[in-house]
Amino acid sequence: MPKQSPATSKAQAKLKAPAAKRPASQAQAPVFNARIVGINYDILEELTGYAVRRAQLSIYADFTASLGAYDITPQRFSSLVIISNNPGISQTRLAEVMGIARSGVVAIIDNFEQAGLLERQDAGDRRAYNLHLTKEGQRQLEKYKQAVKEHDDRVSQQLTIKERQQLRALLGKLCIESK
Amino acid sequence: MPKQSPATSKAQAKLKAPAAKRPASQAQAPVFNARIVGINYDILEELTGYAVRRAQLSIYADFTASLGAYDITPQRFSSLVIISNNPGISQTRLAEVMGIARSGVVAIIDNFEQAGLLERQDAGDRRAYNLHLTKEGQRQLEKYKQAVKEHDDRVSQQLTIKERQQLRALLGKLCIESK
DNA sequence: TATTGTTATACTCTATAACTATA
DNA sequence: TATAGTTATAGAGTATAACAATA
Repeated sequence: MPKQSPATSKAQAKLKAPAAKRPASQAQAPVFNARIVGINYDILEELTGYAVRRAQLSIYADFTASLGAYDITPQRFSSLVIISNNPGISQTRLAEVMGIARSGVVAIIDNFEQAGLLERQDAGDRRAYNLHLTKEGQRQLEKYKQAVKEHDDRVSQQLTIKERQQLRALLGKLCIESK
Repeated sequence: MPKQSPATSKAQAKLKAPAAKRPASQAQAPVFNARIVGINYDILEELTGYAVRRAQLSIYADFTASLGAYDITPQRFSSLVIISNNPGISQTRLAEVMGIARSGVVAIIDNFEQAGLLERQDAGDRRAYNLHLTKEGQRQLEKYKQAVKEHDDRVSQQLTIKERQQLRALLGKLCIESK
């Protein structure tokens, strides 16, 4: 096995707590107002990257506010969806899909495993694991999905269905080299 | 003065180094491939938030790769642009505009001040500072702007000018409550 | 009392590198 | 030698809370 057995130290690894909502005592905090009146944004107004970043921060804020009840983040949610729909995927492959380092997925998987949402199953290769959601994991994921859909709909509510598709299509064309 | 004079300990505060480019020895790293063949993304394909997040990560990666020569980040760049176009702005106001905590701007400003790019000038209110770019700061900013424009153009190269405007418009409509 | 800038502290995310057990 | 998972470590980012100076 990959250095230590799944049933032992792995799942017992230190894992960060859910990170509960903190009350903003003095409100010196993270509300990324879309655009502040009286401020000149100059070139920022014309940059695709700036627009994307602003949107991303706003969406992220809404996500955490909406899903605060669950111990989930966009990153963790994506992991579950990927594993659910690509059962048996390895950690290295998952890291590749998620665009993060292999070391990063360890904590994510540890956390889910300890919560009973997934299992590291034997792969043919004894160095690797096949990741699978448990029944409980699948059940939880369905709940998350529902909540995420609601969040995403709320966030996109000013756009028609057509516009949302259009937006995704445009975003999908970014960062593509013409060569 | 706000607890300590600008000329003394403030600018001398610890500031993080430029964070030079690191060679990916084993390439277990951060290349967020737009979409990986053979992977089922399920619901993620339909989420506005996911599309925005992917785009943001790709753009960020291109930004750091493109601007690696300069000691700048999207965050720092935005700060300079805002200060340049809103001279005399206070740190608290800047924090508000940037959507981060006041404590966060201190390090940013310290860094710029030590680099000679900006000055904390006296405000009428002796608790506050008026932020101004120095001549050198203005000069540097122009260079950054040029590089950022090129980066943003490259990132958006698959979109027509019209589509870019369209994209920004759509992004700007996100996260708006209809009430 | 309230506000500005500051500091101290802590937590999250994620990277690199080295290590282990396999292959 | 190369690969999968793991660990140790470190750095960036950013938050909260408390504090000094000032309003």
